[in-house]
Amino acid sequence: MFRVLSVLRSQWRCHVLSTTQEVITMPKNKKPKGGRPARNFDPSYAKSSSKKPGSRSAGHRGYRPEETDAPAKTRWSRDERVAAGRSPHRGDREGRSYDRDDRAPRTGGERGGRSFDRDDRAPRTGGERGGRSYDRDRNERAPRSFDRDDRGPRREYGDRPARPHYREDRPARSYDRDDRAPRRDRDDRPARFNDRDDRGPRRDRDDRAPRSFDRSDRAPRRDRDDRPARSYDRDDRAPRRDRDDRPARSFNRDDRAPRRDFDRPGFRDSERRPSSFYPAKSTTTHFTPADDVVLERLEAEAIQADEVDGVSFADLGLGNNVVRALKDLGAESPFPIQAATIPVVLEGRDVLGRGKTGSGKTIAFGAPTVERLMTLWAESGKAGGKRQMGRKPRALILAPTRELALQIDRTVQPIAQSVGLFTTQIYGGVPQGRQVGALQRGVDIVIGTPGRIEDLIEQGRLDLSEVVVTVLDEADHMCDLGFLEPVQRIIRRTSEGGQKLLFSATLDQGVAMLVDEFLVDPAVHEVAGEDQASSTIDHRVFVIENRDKRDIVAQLANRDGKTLVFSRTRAFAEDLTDHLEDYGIRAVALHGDLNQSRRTRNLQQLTSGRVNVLVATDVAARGIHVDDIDLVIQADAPDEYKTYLHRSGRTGRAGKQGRVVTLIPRNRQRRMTELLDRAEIDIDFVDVRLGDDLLGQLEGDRAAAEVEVTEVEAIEIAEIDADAEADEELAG
DNA sequence: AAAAAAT
Repeated sequence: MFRVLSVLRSQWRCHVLSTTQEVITMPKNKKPKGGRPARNFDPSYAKSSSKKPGSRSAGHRGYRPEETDAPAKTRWSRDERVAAGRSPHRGDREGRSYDRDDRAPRTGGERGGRSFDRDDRAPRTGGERGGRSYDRDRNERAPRSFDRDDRGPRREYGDRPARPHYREDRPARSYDRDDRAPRRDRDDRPARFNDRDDRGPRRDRDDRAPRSFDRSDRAPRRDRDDRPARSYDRDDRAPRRDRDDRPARSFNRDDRAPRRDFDRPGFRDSERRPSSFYPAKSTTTHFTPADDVVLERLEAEAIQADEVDGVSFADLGLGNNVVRALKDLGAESPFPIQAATIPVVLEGRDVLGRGKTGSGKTIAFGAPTVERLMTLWAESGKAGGKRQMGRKPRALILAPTRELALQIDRTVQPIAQSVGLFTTQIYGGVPQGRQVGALQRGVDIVIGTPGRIEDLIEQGRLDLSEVVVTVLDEADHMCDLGFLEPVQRIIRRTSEGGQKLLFSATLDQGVAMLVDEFLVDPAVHEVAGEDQASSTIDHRVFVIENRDKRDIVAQLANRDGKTLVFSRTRAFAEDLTDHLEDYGIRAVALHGDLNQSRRTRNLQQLTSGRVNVLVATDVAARGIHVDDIDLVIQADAPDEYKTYLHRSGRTGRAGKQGRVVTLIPRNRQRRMTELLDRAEIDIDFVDVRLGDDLLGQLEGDRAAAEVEVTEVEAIEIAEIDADAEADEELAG
């Protein structure tokens, strides 16, 4: 191959140096390889220690006697499973019974603290909800629904019942310490009885008169009517006791009494006395803009785009079946990143791959993974062919979001199928039954998100011990806080020495933790010359008044062509969606507060073109591919340059044109400049007011119009363009 | 702040 070794001085610009063996230089993790993982992070510890919850010593608060007659674990019937798994919406499940007699009998009679033992629980009865007790709060609350058709009519403010005046019948509270009744001595009190058996029998609930919600039905309130009407006249009030004794408050800063320590010049935080009253301040690192530095570049072997001219997938070492499957997927010949990584993966080496958004990374790891499994199979002498019950997965692909996992499966599944391998998706938010069923039937490639995968591992339903190829898509993101540890735990469950592939458009030293623990002499590959100058994306930044934001988004999104709007929070995504709908713009939302079916459906509505606008949180920032998104609006600017690149990368995919508009308030200009610097995007900001001709600001609207035009229209457009060009020449 | 688990 004609690869040129280069050191990346920048993410996108490659400086060609020499042709020595590539090296990866990363800080060495002190932890010895294969060493026992930290106790807190290893779920196996929890299992291995005490199996039974609760204390074994009688008299202890959590005492729980050994239960020999615990009922056998009852599996949910199919209907129950469906009812529970369909969605968190209450409407979907059977009504909860509040009838106490309806409940399953308690085992053992004595309560001994909550049981976490799965086999220990009472069987579920008809109408009862089977959730764990700590689900209470969540489930008793009316489920939050973002289903737009689902919502009740908006209540007008005037409709609200008046707020009761709670405080009125109480005597004024005194804060005077001497005023209080003397404290009864603790020893005067009879000992408190916590023994449940000692109590009188509980009155049966049914003895009680049914609760009435009829307001006229209620016993009269005691002292309401005795009270004089409340006066809101300020002069009318009794004088406040000690307020007036105080000297008037001064807001003059120099007037203040000196604060004890804190005002002293040179006072340092470390001098503060430790207080046991307040819980310790969280020591977890919070994100600050200063953290968003461009991490040290990974040295990488860069493939030149023109090197792949005339190279076919077969040339790279893929078998006929796989090549045919790729062709069916529309991949006729390899993209540069594919040409770079496929042969190396087939060699069995660990690989770090960086290819810009929309450059075909899924096939870059998916196709060789499938081929590699077949090779290893052949080498081990085990024939493939028939699906064997309980065949353990040999490849694992991890993604940060469910939608991305689904999307990867849509690409990898047909490739796998072409050689008789099976894939399955393992992700949360959906009933696990089908996923478990697939695993039981035998699966070769597992594609999913960390949470459910770990869950199934702990349940003993997923065994990764034979996984010899592990892929991390969006690998740098998988190393972010909150993702890294589950990911590490999962990889530790895979076969030791298995091949590891890490891919991302923004692959940087952030993956050092994983590389250090799991990868051996990885090959690092990227595509040369993938800088923003060569990009097909046009970037704009509009400086706006924050209060105009929603209207400006609406104005921008009010067009033909698919638009993806990013919001920082789920709530604002909903808010924006509402606002767009008010404008008559069909829009749907995508964020983590929606149930999975809604998420899938809403994304599908954009893909199919049923709606033109999707308002999403960063759940849609990475990896999601929707054809022909030609405008990305960042209603909230991102904090990280990598987020900027990934969000932008939802448009301008596979060589198509795209545009990104970022809205920022005036006071964010400096931060935005720094962010764009790191992303190596060089653009000027435009001041924009509501009502301006925004689309006029977006010159070059033609790219958007080229989607789905008939031949006749295309000719017309070409003529118009020719005219415009002629005009320009005349003008210039 | 968001994402990722709740049979």
